Amino acid sequence: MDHVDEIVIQWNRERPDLDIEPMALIGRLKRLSQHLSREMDKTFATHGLNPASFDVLATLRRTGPPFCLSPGDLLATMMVTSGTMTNRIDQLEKTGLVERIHNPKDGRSVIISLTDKGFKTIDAAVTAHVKTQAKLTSHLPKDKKEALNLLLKNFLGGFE
Amino acid sequence: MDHVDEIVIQWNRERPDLDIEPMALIGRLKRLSQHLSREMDKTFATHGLNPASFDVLATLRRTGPPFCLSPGDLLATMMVTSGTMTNRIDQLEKTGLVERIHNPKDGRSVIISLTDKGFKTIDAAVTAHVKTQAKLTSHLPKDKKEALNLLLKNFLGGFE
DNA sequence: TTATTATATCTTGACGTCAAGATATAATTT
DNA sequence: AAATTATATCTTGACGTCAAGATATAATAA
Repeated sequence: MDHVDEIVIQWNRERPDLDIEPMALIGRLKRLSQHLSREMDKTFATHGLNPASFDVLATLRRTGPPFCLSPGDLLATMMVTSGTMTNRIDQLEKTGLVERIHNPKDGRSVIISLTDKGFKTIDAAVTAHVKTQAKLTSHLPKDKKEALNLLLKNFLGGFE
Repeated sequence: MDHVDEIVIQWNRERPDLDIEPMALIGRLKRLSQHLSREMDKTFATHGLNPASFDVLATLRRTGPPFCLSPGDLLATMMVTSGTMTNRIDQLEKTGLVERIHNPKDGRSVIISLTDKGFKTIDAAVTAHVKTQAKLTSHLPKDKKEALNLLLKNFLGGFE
C-alpha cells in the first residue's frame, strides 16, 4: 500500500468509469525517477556539478579520445533544445571544464572539447556516480534488476 | 540496441573498471519517464493546463467532496517545495480554477477549494489524460505491464 | 503572563529549460 | 553568379522550481 495505491483507490471511488491502471504504472515510474535523480544530484554537487553539466561532460568523456563533440552531436544524445545546449556549454566554458574550438573549414560549427580539468573532474565524478547508483539499486535482488531492465528496454523501444 | 546500450558500450571501453549495469537501468527509467511526460503534457495543454496545474487540480478532484485541501496537504502528496506550491496556487487562483478560503479558526492556514470551473476543467482533462496514458502503454502486453508495475512498486518501496 | 518554540504559508532571487526566432555560413538551384 | 534553401549555433523572454529565509499565528513552557 504505497502512495500510488492511495491515488488509485481515490480515483476508483470518484471516477469509476476510468481505467487508471496505466496511471499507476506511469505514476510509479515518474516518482521513482524523481527519487533517483534527487539522490544522484547530491553526488554531482559534491563535485561542483549539476545534472546538466555532468551530462555534457560524461558524454564527452565516454566518447573517448580526443574527447570532442559538436553541440549538434551533444544535442542528439540528450533530450534538450539547442538553446539549452548553448547555455550548458557557456557555463562549462566559464568554469574551464570545456572549450569551444572554431572549425576553420565551416564557420557555422564549433567543437566542444574537454579540458584537462574537465577530464579530471568528470572521471572523479563518474566514479562516485556509479557508486551512488549501485547503492540506489542495491535493494533490488539481481534477478529483479535484470527483469526490470529488460521490461524498461522493451517499453522504451516504442519511443526511440 | 538502443540509446542506452550505446552508452554502456562506450563506458565499458573507456572505463572498464566501472560496473555500469545500474546506470543502464536508471538511464532507461529516466529517459522513459521523460518521453511519457512530454506526451502527457500535450494532453494537459489542450485543456489549458500544464503538468503542475493538472497535478494540483487532480489531487483536489480525487479527494472527493468537498474538493478542498490545505496547501500543506497538497505539499505532502507532491514532491515539491512550499514556495512552488504557493506559486501553483497563485496561478490557479488567477485563472479561477481554485480559490483560497481563509480559516477563521487558524489565521495561519487556508483551504484550497476547487471552483465549478476547476471541477469541469479537471474532469475533462483527466478523462483525456487517462486515454493518453492508455495509448502510451498500449505497446506493452498486459502481463508485461503487470510485471513492470510490480517491479516498480517493489523498487519504489525502498524510497517511500 | 511572558517568552519560547512550533506550525503554515509566502517572498525573494537564482537557475535550468523551452519555444520561437535571429544570425551567420554553407550547399544547392536557377 | 545570384538567389534560394539548408544547416549550425546562439539570443531572447517567459516559465516552473528550488533553497533559504521572512512573516504571522498558534501552542507550549517558564
